[in-house]
Amino acid sequence: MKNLITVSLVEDDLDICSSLAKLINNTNVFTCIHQYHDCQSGVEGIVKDPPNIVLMDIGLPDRSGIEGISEIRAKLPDLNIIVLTAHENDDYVFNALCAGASGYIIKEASTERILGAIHEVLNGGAPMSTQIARMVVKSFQRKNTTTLSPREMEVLNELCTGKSYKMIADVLFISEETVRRHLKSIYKKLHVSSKSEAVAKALKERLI
Amino acid sequence: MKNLITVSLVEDDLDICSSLAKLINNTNVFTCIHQYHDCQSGVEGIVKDPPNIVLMDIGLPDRSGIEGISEIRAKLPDLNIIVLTAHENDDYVFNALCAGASGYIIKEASTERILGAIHEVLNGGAPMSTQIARMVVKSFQRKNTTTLSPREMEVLNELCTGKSYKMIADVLFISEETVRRHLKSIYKKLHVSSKSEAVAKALKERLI
DNA sequence: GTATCAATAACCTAAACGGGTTAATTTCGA
DNA sequence: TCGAAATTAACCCGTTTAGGTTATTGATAC
Repeated sequence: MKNLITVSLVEDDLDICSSLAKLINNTNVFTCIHQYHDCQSGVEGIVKDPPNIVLMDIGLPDRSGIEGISEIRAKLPDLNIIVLTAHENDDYVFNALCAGASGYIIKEASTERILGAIHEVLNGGAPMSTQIARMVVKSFQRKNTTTLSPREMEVLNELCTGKSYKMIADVLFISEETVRRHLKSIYKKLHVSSKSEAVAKALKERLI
Repeated sequence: MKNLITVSLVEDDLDICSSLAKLINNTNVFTCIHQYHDCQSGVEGIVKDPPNIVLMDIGLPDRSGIEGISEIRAKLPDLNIIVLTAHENDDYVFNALCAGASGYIIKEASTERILGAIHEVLNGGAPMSTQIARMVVKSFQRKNTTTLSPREMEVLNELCTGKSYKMIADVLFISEETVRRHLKSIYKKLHVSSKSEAVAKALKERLI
């Protein structure tokens, strides 16, 4: 008995599920240890008996596979989850990656591609089309449509580390009053009215 | 004269630069309109006369190409920039993508791959290895090592929209005092001591 | 079945913050 | 060279926040 890489499936279509299991068990490196047919039992089962790799449908009947991914990753942060999807370039795929998936596989893909994707994930890769990759990359590039002055940007930067007026004044070598002055201007430009709101906006829209 | 797609190069190695220019000009869809050999003149020239695509070395002599990318994107947010790099899986590549690049090309790649990558970017893709893709994906997945209670998570979520105690109390149908109570607990668990600090930590470490 | 924790609520006090107003100096572009 | 914008600084006043203390209820765990 070899030391096989264990795989669990979460897929409500029984035909697809069993053919995937067969495909996996026909290799001499992978073994399918569990098949779940809904999200709830999948999450519970995987947390109880974690495999090395999970293949998970995101179009499940009871609840979104996205939530399932979040839950599993909360308990098992290092488990590699690969999303099964019917259509490429789905917004679901993007959200699944945000939730913690390591890549995705089109259900209609060839057996070589499916096994290849699993290998890729195990080797630290993230199989995805360049379109999805572009969405992912774009999502953390700053948009930069605001017109904050350089000094205001510095103040905002310090603000986003959670500093008080006094602490910001100290690191920028200006008076607390001047910090307050800049903050007023920043609030006006960002259309906010408190420190936490400014921090939230700056970090969410990647202004800093 | 056809309506060619214009390309500008920023590359300090004159040999590489001219052979790339030849490669580009030998196609019947691209034309190389400018060649710059350092970052500073590249940034200035590109902003003055923007091409459709920029190929940019990130190992430039005068200053980091990463900064150059940031500057160009600040002025021309929609310009597609492709990074030229000597070695794959470089941390530089990752940072370049964060700064606004749309993909990258290994200098030693075949001519087909180079032209293919340009086409890919023009078609909305982001050419990159799955290893880099994994780095990118990981960078926005939450780590979630904290132990906030469900209710505390809800409060933190509202906090991250910039709400005051009173506003949070209203949307969660609890008293302001209870919001305050949860915040105290959250501060202790996150090791922070103000709203903006909590928001910064929550957003930066993707707790929400 | 009791102990621990989550969620709810209240009060007090000092510190921090937000909005309004005014003003000097510098710097940069038209 | 003149004006606009940026940076610096100060004061007042009312509101919001942070930290400390105490307490009840329900659920979960051991």
